[in-house]
Amino acid sequence: MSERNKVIVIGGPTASGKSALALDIAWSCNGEVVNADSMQVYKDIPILSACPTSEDMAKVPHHLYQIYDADFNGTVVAWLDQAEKVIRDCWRRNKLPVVVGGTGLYLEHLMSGTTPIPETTPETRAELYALCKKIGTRHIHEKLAEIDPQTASRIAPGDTTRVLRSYAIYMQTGISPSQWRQEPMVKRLPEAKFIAIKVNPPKEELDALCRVRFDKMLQQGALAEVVKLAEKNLPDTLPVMKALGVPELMAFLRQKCSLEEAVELAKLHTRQYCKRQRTWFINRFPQDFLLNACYRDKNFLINNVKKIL
RNA sequence: GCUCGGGUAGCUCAGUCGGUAGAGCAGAGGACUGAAAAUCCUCGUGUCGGCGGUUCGAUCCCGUCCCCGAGCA
Repeated sequence: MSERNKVIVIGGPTASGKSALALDIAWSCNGEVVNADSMQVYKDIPILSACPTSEDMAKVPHHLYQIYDADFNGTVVAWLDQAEKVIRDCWRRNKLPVVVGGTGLYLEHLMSGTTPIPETTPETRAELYALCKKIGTRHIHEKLAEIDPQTASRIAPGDTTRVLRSYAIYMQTGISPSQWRQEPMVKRLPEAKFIAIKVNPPKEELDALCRVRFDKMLQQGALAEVVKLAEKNLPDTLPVMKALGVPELMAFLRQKCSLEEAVELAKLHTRQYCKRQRTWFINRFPQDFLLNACYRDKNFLINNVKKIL
């Protein structure tokens, strides 16, 4: 425990009990919890994003929860900047950082590093988005194929997010993405020893939990959260506006559908999201420990994880 | 009871000037390098409501029956 380079990383789909596991590990191992969830970073939607309760947060220090306003456009790099600081600070104070979250991309960047590509400016992006709106993603993909056939062949022509990102890199730097990727990855914490815990419950169990979970959120005041958010009149392109349950409940507030319909849709989208996460974590997340069920009791922790800490 | 619409994939519907049919959604799996709770890819045989008739051939035309909706009584 005296080594100041360990990081526990917990990955798994929504509703799998990751947060509880993180809390229990931090509690019993002199640790602190660090959020790696792209939605729990926002202040405005603690209920809908399933942030830990204030009671849980009081038991052990929790970092990077509810740190951004709704109009902030979070990115992996913005998160990495914060995560690096928090983890180093934990080490300095001899605390074990326990990073937990459902955003696989964030965890992957933390552990494997990031290609050192300069940030694209808002101007570049705005210009590109305008062009995309005019000529369509597929035409941008064609332009990408001209300057970087290798990258273009790996990206589906309709994949707006990746096509635009790739082309923006070229617009900004004059260098193709595939050339950039030849640069070695830069790790924020090169000295870190990551211990990865994968929580992977069966699909049927998760599907049922997704339904129950959203009902609980409503009881806790999810709708009021969205009402407040609606008052801010933010563009629906912002990440918070796309959080599960926000567009659905927003549609209800705008009288586009009944509450029942909104709730059913939100539950459906949660299940679909959960499936995407499972695919990610099963296929690309490392596992020093695997829990093939929802985290419920501390035996898993005591019998496995604590032994190596 | 009469008139008019409809009955086609789990759901909503398109279509076939007659050659046994296809979209969206759902479902299943997958991808994922700075928007990731995002974005995207692959997978489609169903007595085309039942029964008859016309036809080389009917889901499509005709008859009849059943079911749903609207209107008139």
